[in-house]
Amino acid sequence: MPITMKDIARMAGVSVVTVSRALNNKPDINQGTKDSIIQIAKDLDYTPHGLARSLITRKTNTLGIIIPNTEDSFYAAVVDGIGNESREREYSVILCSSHSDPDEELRMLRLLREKRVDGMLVYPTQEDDRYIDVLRHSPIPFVFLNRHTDALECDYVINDNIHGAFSAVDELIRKGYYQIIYICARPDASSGKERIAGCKAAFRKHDLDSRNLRIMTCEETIQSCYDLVKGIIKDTSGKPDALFLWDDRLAIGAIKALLEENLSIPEDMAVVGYDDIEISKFLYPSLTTVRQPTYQIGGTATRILIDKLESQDFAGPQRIVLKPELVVRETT
Amino acid sequence: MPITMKDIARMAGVSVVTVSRALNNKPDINQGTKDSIIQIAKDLDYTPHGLARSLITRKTNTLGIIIPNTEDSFYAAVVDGIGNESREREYSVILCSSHSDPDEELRMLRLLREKRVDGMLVYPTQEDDRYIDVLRHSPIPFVFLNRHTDALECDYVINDNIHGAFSAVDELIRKGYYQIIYICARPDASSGKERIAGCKAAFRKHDLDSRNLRIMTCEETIQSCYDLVKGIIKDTSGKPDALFLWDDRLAIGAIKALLEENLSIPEDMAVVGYDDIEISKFLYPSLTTVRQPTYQIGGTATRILIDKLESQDFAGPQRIVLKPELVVRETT
DNA sequence: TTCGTAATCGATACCGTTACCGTTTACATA
DNA sequence: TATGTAAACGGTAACGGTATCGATTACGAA
Repeated sequence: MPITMKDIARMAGVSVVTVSRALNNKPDINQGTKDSIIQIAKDLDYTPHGLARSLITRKTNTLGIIIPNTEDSFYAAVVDGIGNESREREYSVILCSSHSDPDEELRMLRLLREKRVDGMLVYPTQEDDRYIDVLRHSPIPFVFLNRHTDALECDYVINDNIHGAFSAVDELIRKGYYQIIYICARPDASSGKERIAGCKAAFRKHDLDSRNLRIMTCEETIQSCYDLVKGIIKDTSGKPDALFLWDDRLAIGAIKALLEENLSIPEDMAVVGYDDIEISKFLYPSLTTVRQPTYQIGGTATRILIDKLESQDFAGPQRIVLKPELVVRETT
Repeated sequence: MPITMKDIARMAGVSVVTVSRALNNKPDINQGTKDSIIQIAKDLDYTPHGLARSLITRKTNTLGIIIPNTEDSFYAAVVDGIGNESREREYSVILCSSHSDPDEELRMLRLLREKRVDGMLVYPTQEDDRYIDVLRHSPIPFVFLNRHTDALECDYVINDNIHGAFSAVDELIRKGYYQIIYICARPDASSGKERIAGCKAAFRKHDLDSRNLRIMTCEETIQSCYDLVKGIIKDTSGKPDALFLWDDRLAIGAIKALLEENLSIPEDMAVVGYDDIEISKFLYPSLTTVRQPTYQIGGTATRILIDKLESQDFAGPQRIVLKPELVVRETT
């Protein structure tokens, strides 16, 4: 039985309405009674009841996040960006991991609706459109993270995968690497397709035969990339001189495989990663990589969402494309 | 204006009470009316109003997490453990990062109380006891993560820092490294003190002069550790033959510094980390490290908390100590 | 004196749900 | 026939706040 406004009201000899006015800086209240009410509330260590308040104001000051997982440091950075921005704007955050499971995503969605979050930040696992339909029919505003959708009037913040991959391969070609393998973890996802397109665009720019670009697929684990690269080294057909990896984690696996086989980097083989996670700079050799504005993706998406929530006039859908930046280090 | 039970009731020609019974599998309802009500609810795409429900049931099915930050992959693993366990038990999670700021911690605490979370998982930044006082006087059950406190009746899940550090140094000594430097990031925190104690215990066990153990301090950034190790290498006084690092991130910085100075690992210098983050296995050379059951810390703490919430009879405080495990790889 | 107005406060309804208890009906039992 | 009992449902009051509007008071102006 925690302290309620009723208790305070009784002690102060006023009505709950007056207490509410005092505690929320509302007008129509005498400064004196206000002070004493605030004092009493402090003495009793009163804590406002968020649920009761939200029920009537129809505002929870809470956002929901749905992301594929929470273990990957890439997503952790996104969440960090979201967390910081929303904290500044006085919103809380309910975190939901879908574990890359579409059904789970739908469940989380329902959950967030039940919890009456004011808005949602959604990083979809899949490209499935029925999922988008559900979102659109939901009354809760949302912003997509790294999910490109022109089909409808919805906001998103993405990074320019095409440009990112392009700048990586362009760098390789300009340094004289022509036999390039792109090791892609999600070739069927939109981000995968875009990056592959970016690779090809770089070849076109330099008038090179794009048959020199090989696309290979591996799982999103370091081990699987390590194994794949081992195989590539053993394989004598074709002689790649550069590897462009899906992300920095996989690049670490690739580097280990190369070094173990006594190949020198970047002389025998150049390596380029994607993301620029913290440790990439401190690898030996340090990793050339495409820096994704991961933190900003979370931050700006949150800003857009809250702006939308708090402004009456709805401007058209916000579609923000953040440019990744190539960071050249020792592996090229 | 979303659909409410009232709407359903009107359509079904029954009272809201009956609707509530139908939708919540309560007794005292005819199967036929129940079916039709459920059908109507489905047709209208009814979403229960969590706030209203929680207000009367006094249960939000939500937990609050307070951790120092969300960017570090170490904490991400903890959060992952919490998220998975709570999802299985049908609890949501409100994530709060304190940014290692005590005042912020207090604010988050108030926030979670306002939101009426059922319980909290707290990973305190500081050792400050006034903070613990606030927690104890709060009506909300909580479990500490990696925070040791015998002073009061509270639950916690920690890992055995003493044993972890001991096993690392013990390994070094047994392999013939006697001039060991422990680079500690948080020497004043309880975890720091415990690890230092663990180091010393290993020296005692082998009857070695603990003056051969040097404790050095650096910030919790890779860069600062890298700089520190560079300094150590240049410094000719004392000739360490092994480094034991605060965590794997710092170990990566140390390794880079060593390799750049053409020292070979582990011949010239052995290196041991702490945590066993995913990439440690894929470094070249791969890192010997103390594997912390990070994920389990989050998971078991959540289990304890929910068990406590859902059981009437309160068993005494749960205090769980998880043993870290030394993983020997190529840097020793 | 009368009236308007600003300042201050309270009564009441409501937000959407569940808890609690009472009511009705049907039917078996004494 | 009278009574007991179980099944099925509804009425009402919460839960803890805020919105809305109306009431009271004091005071200066007409």
